[in-house]
Amino acid sequence: MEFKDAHTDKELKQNFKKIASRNPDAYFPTTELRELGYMRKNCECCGTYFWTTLKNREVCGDPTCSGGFQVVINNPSKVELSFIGVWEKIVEILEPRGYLPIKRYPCVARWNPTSEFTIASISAFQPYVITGEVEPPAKKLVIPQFCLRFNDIENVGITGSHNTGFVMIGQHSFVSPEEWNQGELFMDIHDFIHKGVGLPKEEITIHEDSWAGGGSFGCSLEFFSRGVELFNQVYTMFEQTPEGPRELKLKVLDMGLGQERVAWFSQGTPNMYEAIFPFVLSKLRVITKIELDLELYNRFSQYSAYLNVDEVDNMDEAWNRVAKELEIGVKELKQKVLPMTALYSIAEHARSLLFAINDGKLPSNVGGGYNLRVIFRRAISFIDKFNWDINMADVCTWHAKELEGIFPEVSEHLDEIREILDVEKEKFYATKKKAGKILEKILKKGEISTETLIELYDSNGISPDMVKTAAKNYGVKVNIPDDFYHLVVERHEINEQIHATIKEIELDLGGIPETKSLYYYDYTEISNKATVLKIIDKMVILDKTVAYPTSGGQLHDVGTINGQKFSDVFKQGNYTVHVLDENLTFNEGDIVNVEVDKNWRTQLSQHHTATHIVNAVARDVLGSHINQAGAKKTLKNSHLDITHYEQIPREKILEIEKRANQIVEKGIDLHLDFIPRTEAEQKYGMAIYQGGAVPGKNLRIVEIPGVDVEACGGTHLNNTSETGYIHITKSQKIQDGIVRLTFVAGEATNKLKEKHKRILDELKRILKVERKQLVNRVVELFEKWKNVNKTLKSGIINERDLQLTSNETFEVDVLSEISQFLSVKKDDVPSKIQKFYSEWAEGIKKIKQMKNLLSDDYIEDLVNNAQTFKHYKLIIESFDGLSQDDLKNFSVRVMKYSNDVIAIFTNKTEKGIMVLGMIGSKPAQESEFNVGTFVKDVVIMFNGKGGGKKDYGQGFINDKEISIDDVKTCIKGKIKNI
RNA sequence: GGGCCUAUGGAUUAGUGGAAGAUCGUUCGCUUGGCAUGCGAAAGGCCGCGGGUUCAAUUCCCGCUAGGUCCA
Repeated sequence: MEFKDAHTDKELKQNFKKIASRNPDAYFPTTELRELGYMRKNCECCGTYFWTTLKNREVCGDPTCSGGFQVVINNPSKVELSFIGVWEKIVEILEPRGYLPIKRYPCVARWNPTSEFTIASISAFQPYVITGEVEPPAKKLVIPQFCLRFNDIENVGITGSHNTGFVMIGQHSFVSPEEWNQGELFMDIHDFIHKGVGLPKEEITIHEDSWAGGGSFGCSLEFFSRGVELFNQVYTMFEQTPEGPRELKLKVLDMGLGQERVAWFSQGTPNMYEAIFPFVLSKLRVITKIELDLELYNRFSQYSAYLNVDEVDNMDEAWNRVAKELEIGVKELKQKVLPMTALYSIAEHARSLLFAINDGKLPSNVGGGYNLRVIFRRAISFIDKFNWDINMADVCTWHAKELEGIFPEVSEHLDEIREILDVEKEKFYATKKKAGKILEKILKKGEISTETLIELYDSNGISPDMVKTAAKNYGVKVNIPDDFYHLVVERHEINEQIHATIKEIELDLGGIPETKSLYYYDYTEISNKATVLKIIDKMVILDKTVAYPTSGGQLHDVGTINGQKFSDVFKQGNYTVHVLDENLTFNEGDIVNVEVDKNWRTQLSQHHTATHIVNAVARDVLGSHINQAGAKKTLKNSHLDITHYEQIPREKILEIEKRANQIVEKGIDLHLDFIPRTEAEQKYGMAIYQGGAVPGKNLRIVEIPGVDVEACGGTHLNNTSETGYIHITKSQKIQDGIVRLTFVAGEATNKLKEKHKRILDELKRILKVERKQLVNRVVELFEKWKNVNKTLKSGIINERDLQLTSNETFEVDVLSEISQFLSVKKDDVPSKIQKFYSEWAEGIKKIKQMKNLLSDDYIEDLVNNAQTFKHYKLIIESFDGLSQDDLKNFSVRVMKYSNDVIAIFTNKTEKGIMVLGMIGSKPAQESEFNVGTFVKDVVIMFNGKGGGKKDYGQGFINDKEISIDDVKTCIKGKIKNI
């Protein structure tokens, strides 16, 4: 009944906690607890029910109820376990009890559609093992799962117990209700902590709690000791349905234990970091010469929880409070403690980076990659702040060495990780430099408004703190509003509301069986007979079909049903929906004939298989960090987004293309098959999830033997030789850390090559040279085009610019070279060349025609024959057929010849009359005469438009009928009046 | 996935609806026995690409490309 109202997981959890604690015997292993001597109590402080062996204990183990951490003093643990030792111990205890120790999953959760990173040991089995869709590797298992969580970054190094990356050792069991034995599961973990780690029972406090997530829920027991939560054993037994809770067919034990915490606890070091990577810290201490003030840190660590940024409003006050407790000055405390915390942060972040990059994530400005960038930059900032000679890649290497005994795989790609971090470091300094410049510019202007602060943060990534620090140097005061980040969010909300998307319509397909797809084994199968199950408007659902619906980045097929064309096929759940062009001539229940367009299907299959080939080759050429980040296969081309940290140089692209085509030429047969998920994962590894998470118990595995294996639902060729030539047409960085390769295969390559040939033919026609001479001709044309334009300005003629002579040859990829040289798209190359060529030829014509205009003699005559007006030289002259630029260039030359000229020129063109006025520097400075207004007034008299500045004006009279003499008369008349 | 910012000689950049500027670097000349330096001059700009508005666009508007950045 209480469940009826529970809609969110949080509500479910709260409600179930009450229910379970009302009837503990039904939900908790109370028999075992009592046998062990635990008593059930109710916390005086928070009301939680808990179990303890101490008669007089009245509060639970939560740090807020029991007064903070007390790990360091009189360490209660009898056994001292190293970090790796913790895992070895749990294997030692649990393996004989039927638990299978398995390898960790990647911390980048490629198989999981709900989460980018692995955030808990149970993530390894989400979502399909939990739902029962997929067999677990074993019914009972233990796993040392490296996890990443980025919500406490600011606390790392400070509080002594926060991490961004940690190993959650999972004790898991996936069984039917009959096999479920809660007491045994409880005893297994209790024995580990009590017998294995040697923690006396009186040091253990066990809380009754509950857990809910993703619609399922259950009760849990949390183990505390000395104010530290050691682990939480969750018994997930129920799921929420519209009718209320129901027992799960598959009961799941989810016990996650922090390997770091237990190591720390068992060693009693001043903080967690000292316990988990002593080797790395010793290396860092050698470099930095930072000595660990054990005595101070011991005391500091007891209070460092006060510095949790999540719970503290005013950080300065929090530091004051800690300093007061330690009876030491704040300044001294910070001076001594901050270098240590920096050191811990550097070490901790390096470890997370090592795992994350090794498992296939790159630092970036978007998505989960951004978290990696943040921790990397945080670490680098510490290194800079203290001016330490530390290279993050080295720190990663030390971690790899320290972890060799448990995670040898993180040592495999250290060179690549070094390269990636080097690039990332350069990006950091580049951004920092840029930020410095922007700040300088803005701060020189003075005052900074809140609006500017938001702008700086949102657009340039410059935090208010950075502004404040920089502002000090300029003596500028900056006010940071308390709700700054709230304001940023608000600003986004306003912008993003406008762009809300329209929701897709869902068809009602209840009551009919899912569609059987027939395209999985042979792409050349293009027709089948099927029964019409449902018709909605022009949409048809069949019992089975060969038609491929848009999915997995592959465009749908087109074809016919009973001769009627369909031009869209999409997927809803496991139903395939055909969308026909016209009204249907068949009915539900009819047997129909489906046929898909063969060429269409072949082209898409070629692009899809080519995509797998390119992906595999790219990984080979660029390194193992390459993973697919997205892909799209259309008729025209295919693009593949791969994770890479920089633009791919041209040689590498050519090499990828070459190697891809070698695979095509080899003529390798593809293996297409369905394999149970777990088997596929074990056989081929997690890299099969290149296209992202795939649902289903069985995976459709597409294998190009010796090249590539992927879980993929698309249509594929039978042999790589059918791909045809693969040509990479473009590579672009679509965001930081992701490069898009666009390419064509098969017939699409031929089409593209024909198009390129047409373009080159046109260039050959314009420039009148052979293909291999084109590149140098274009370079020459561009140079001479510039020079001719200069001639028109300066009047200095260079005969060499008047003809094209280059004959040097350039063979490779002519069109790409030209398009890059001109920074123009390939399609636009001919029009651009045509433009340059015409302007160049036109320019030469002008030079020849206007020889007298361009000559200095002409200008000299003009100026000498000028009439005197006031004490300046007035020139009124008309021309014919000049362009606006020509006229401007000419008058500029007149002005350069003499600085006391007032020139008014008219120019008759096909469309009308142009008027231009310009005055030299002398009259411009001395007189009030504004030639811009003057020209404007003149043209307005003839219904023209124009204007300008004091020393330069131009206008146009758009009327062919008006005679140039009228305009001249008008000008002469007007000029007398000024 | 969505939002915002930026793009000007080799480098760093100013600028504006009306002849594209500065600093450094480069080349040449002068100063000096030579160098550092100092002085003077010159070369070097498809103002990222395409389209639109305008008498006039590097500038305004719309696409695109490239880089940066924030949010999910």
